[in-house]
Amino acid sequence: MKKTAKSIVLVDDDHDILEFLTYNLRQADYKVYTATNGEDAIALVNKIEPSLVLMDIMMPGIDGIEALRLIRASRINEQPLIVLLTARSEEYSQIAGFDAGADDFITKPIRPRLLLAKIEALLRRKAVRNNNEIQTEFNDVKINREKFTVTFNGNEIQIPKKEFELLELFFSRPGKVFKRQQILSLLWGDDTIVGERTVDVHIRKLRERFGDKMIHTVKGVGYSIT
Amino acid sequence: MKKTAKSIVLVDDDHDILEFLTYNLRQADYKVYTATNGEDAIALVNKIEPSLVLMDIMMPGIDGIEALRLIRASRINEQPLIVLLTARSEEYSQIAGFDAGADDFITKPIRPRLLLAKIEALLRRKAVRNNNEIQTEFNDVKINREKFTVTFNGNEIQIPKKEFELLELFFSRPGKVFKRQQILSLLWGDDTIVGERTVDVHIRKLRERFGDKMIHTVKGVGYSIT
DNA sequence: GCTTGTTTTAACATTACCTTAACTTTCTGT
DNA sequence: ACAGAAAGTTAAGGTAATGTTAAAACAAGC
Repeated sequence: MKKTAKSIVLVDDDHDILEFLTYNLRQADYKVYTATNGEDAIALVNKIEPSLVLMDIMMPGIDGIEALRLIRASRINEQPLIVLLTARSEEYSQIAGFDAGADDFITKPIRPRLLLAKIEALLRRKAVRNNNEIQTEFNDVKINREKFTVTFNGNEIQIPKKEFELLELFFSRPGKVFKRQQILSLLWGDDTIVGERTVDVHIRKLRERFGDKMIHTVKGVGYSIT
Repeated sequence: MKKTAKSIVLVDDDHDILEFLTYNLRQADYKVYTATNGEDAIALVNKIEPSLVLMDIMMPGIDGIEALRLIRASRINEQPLIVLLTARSEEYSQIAGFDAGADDFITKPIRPRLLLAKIEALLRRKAVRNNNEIQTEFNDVKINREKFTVTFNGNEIQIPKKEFELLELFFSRPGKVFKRQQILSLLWGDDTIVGERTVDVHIRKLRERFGDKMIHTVKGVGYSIT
């Protein structure tokens, strides 16, 4: 059975690269649209509303990072994934790119297999995360995804990975009650075999850190933050 | 949360003023080094490579303007900002100062708040102007991109390329946790096949040089500087 | 080709984290 | 109020991730 083809907008001022990528992506069953400069790219993205934008950083006129900012600013819903193409030497433009909201990078020269693998991984992750634009602040607690830290009462602290992920999950839908099985499935994956009560222990740790009142128990069901 | 401390070299032959300024600047979280004459100032600037030099114009021996010229002449890369202190009456010397390459002036008597405001504005402008928002200084460690050297506790040393790049990457976003895979992708490129644990070894080397506390491990995720 | 310095790999040691399991407390339905 | 179930709590042990070291592979300069 055939899956719905995802659309990709491709932006590069180099026609050879455009052609090369278009060919490879079409082979992989994506619908490909192309632009050769930042201005056209923005217009095209707004028209097509693609799942993903693959864009060169170096372009005449509006460059990739600027275009990225404009796309992020203009479209409020359904942000496309944006992957930037950089030359190997431009390492530090990647930093700027991350700041501007790029989802990933591919360095030239481009390996088609790697490119496709990255794209598929990104699309899959996006499907999982879907609508949950994850909140970063709740009550007195604020999480910083980049630094992997949590600020509580003005102190910035490090917490173990599982605790962080659990907190992140709760933050993503404040008030929602997560069943233990759901939590395990989301954070541990469906294939791992871990006892449900493990969740309780992590909950305990979080309550130890941030007080008992933040995480609420719904007996017979699961946990939520309130 | 801790900001990166910028260094300031302070030059004045009046000990009261030195003390007064040192106190105020330290309050504002700058690292302050002092000299009481032009000769020492030049040596100190070359050793510390500060972000900013705050220097009196009127000094015995080499005066402020002469010292300024010598600093500008000696240091080819990474010119520090230079702010001159003048008595209100010496307005004419400001002309000479600008000619010699001063970035700003502060007239005595000094208002600490005004001084700090000016300094911060200058540093910010400098960061923007250089277009490299990339930090060069963190804790006691400072990197010199042109010379490929690192200054630590006042000693300028050479470190291997990979270590330097790694440090540079961390400096570019203090606090951010870089995953091993990200680091490999950024510094080695997507096409090279190098084991993730290679990163650990380079981290080890850096910690050996600069102490264990600078680079922080986030288990299951990656490394950051703090 | 040798020498020197750097990078990578690989092996072993250490540690922080995760999980389990056992015991205690609280809740819920009867 | 009671029994049973669910959740709280704690501590110990296992495990995967990282620390650490040394040596092999590699590169640069002489």
